[in-house]
Amino acid sequence: MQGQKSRASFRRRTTMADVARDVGVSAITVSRALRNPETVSEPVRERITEACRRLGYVPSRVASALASARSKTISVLIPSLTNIVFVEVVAGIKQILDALDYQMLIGITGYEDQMAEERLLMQHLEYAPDGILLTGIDQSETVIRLLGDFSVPAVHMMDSSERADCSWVGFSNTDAGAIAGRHLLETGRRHIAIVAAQLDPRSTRRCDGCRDVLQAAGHYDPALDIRVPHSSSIPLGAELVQKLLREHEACDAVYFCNDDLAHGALFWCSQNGVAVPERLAVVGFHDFSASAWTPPPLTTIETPRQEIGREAARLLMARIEDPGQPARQIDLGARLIRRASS
Amino acid sequence: MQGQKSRASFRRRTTMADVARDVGVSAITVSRALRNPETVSEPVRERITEACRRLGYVPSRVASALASARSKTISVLIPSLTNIVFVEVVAGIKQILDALDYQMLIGITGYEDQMAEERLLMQHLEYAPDGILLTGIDQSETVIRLLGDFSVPAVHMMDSSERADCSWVGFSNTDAGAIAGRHLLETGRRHIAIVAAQLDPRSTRRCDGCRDVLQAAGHYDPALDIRVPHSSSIPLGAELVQKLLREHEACDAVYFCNDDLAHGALFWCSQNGVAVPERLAVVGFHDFSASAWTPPPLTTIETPRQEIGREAARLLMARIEDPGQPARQIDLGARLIRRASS
DNA sequence: GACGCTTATGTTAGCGCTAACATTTTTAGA
DNA sequence: TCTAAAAATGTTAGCGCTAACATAAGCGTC
Repeated sequence: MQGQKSRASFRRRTTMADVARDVGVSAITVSRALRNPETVSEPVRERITEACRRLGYVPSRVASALASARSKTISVLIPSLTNIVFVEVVAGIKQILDALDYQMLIGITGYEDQMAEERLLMQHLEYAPDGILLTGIDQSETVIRLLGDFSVPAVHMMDSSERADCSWVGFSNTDAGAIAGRHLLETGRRHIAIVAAQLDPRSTRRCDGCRDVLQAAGHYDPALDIRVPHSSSIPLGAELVQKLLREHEACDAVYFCNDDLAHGALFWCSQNGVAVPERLAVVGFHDFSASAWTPPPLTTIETPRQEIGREAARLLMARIEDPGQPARQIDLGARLIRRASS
Repeated sequence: MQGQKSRASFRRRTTMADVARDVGVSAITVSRALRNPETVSEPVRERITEACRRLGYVPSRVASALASARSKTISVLIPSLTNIVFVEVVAGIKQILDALDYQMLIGITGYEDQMAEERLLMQHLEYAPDGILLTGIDQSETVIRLLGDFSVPAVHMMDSSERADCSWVGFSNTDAGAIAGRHLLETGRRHIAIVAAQLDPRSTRRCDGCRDVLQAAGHYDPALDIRVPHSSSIPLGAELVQKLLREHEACDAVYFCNDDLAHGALFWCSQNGVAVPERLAVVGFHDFSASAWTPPPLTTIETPRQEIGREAARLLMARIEDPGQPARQIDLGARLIRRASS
C-alpha cells in the first residue's frame, strides 16, 4: 500500500510522470514515446517501454481525452439491442474501431419519437464523442443542429437519402421493398399482402416501395396492407398470417418487412397444412441465418448489415481525420435471395 | 463563429465557468446545482438551470471523470457480439445502467485464450472503468491481479463457482447439462449423443454435466460425445446430426449444447424424414425464441440471460457504491422446457 | 449579543495528460 | 569549420471539472 494518495481511497495509479521520473526524462517524452514512437530516439524509447512494463503503467484515456480534445470514442445510436439486425451492424462497426483503437458507446433509441433521440444525443455529447453513427436518416432538426454546434461528424446507416449534405451508408429501403413486390408479381401473384410490424421510417419505406410497385401494376389492395405497431417476432408472424388467410381467402402471397415475421408465418403454415409456395408465397426481409433452413427455405431480401457497419465506421473515421472532407453516400444495395417459399 | 478558441479548430464548448459567469456565481456552485441540487438554494439553482438551457451547456464527463476519479463507465467483456446469448445479457445490463446514468464499454474476447482477455482488460483499464463485468469465471491469475491492483470491482456472469471470494451471477452449467442428461434417460433413451461446438469452459461444463449423469447410469458412450471447435450455427447442427445418424445407427437422442445446433438438426431431420422424437430425441440449450416454433418445437434448457445481465449490473453497482461489501453469488438457475422434440 | 450550529457559497489546487512553443543536440552541406 | 536545417527533448500552461478546505451568512438560544 505504498504510494497511497489522500484523495481517492484506492492505490494511486502509476502516472506518466512516474515513468518519466524513473527513466530520467520529461513527461512529454514518455507521451511521445507511446503515441508517436518515431519521434523519440531508440535508446530512450526502449528505456521508456521497459519502465512502463516494469511499473505496470496504464495510460489514462480520460486525461488524454481532456488534454487533447480527442476522446477516441464514438457513439452509436441504434433502435434496439435485441434485434439481431442492429447487433450485426454494431459488430461490423466494432471490427473497424478495434483496429483503430477507438471505443464505442451504444445508445438505444427504442424506436421512440424524435424527442427521445434528442435526449439520448445530448447524453452522449457529454462523453465528447469524436463522431456519431446514427440509424436511419430521419433525425430531427434539433439533432442535426446539435451535431453541428458540437462539430461532431455523423454518418447515417441503414437507409438512403437524396440529400447531398449528409453522409450515409446503407441501401434504399424503398427500392428493396419494390424488389420484393416485383418478384411476387413476376411469379404470377395477384393478391399480395404487405405485412409490417415495428413501424419505423425504414420498415414503412420498405412497405411503401412494395405498395407502389403493386399499385403501378394495378394489383394493390389496401385491405391486404397490414401494418401493426407491435414489435416484430415469430409468434406475431404466425398470428398475422393466420388472420390474413382467414379474412382474405384470395390472398396468394405475403411480403413481410422482417424475416422473423416470415419465419412465424412459415412455421404456422407448415403446422397447419398451408402449402408454401403453392397456396401462399412468402417473402421476408433481411435474410436472417435461419432463413435458409425454414420449411421451406425463405425467399428474402439480403441486406449487407455487417458491411454497412464496417463502411459507416470507415467513413466516419475518415471524416474525423479530415473534417473538411465532403459528405459521402455509399449505397451497398439489397438483393433478392430466391428460395423455395416463392 | 464567435467564441472561437485557438487550440481546437471547432467552436469552443460552453463550460461550467461560462454558466457560472452568466449567473454570477462560482463554478463549484454550478457543479453542485447539477449534481446535488439540494445543496444549492432554490433561486440560485433555478437561475443556473435556466442559464444552462439558454447557453446550451453540456457537461463534460471527461473532465468530471478526471477530477472525481469516477468515470461513470463500466466495461463489459463478452466472447462475441454476434451470439444472441451475450447480446441479451448486454441488453439486461444496459437496462440497469441507463437508469443509473452509467455508460458501458463493450470488449469482445472472441472465445480466445486467456492472454487475449488480459490484453483486452488492460485496454479497458485505460478508460478507468468504475467496474467490470466478465463472462465466465475462468479468468487467469493475471486478470484477477490487475483488477485488484486497479481496485476495480468485478462481477462474473453466466457460470457459477464454489469460490466465495468472487462475485458472480449465473447458473451452474454442470447442473444444467445434468438436467438434460437426466431428462433423456428418464424418457427411456439409452444411446444419447452429446454434441458441442464453440468450446469454451461453459459449454464444456454443460457437456461434462450431461456426461457424468450418463456415466453414472451406465449409458455413456464416448463415441457419441462429439465436441468440435467450430463456431455454433444452424448449418453445423445439420451437418453434425447427419454424420451422427450415419455413423451411429443406435443413437436415439442428442443433447446439443446450443439451440442453434439443435435447430439445424431439427430442420435436417424434418427435411430428411427422420422422425423427431420417435427415432431421435433432441434437446438444446438456451431456449432461443425460435425454439418454440421449430418442427417440432424444441425441448431445451432455459437460461435467464437478461435477468443475469440485470442482476450482475445491480450487484456491480452495489459494489461500486460500497467497495467494502463482501462478494456475493447469485444463482439464477436454468430449467428444462419440455416440448415435442423429446 | 456572543455562542455555536447549520446552510450556502467561495477559493485553491490538482486530476493526468498533451498542445504549443522553446530549447538543445545532432546531422548534413558548403 | 561553420552554418542551417532537422531531430530530440524540455517548459509551460491549461483541458473542464471537483475534492477539500475555507468563509460567510442565517438562526435560534441562553
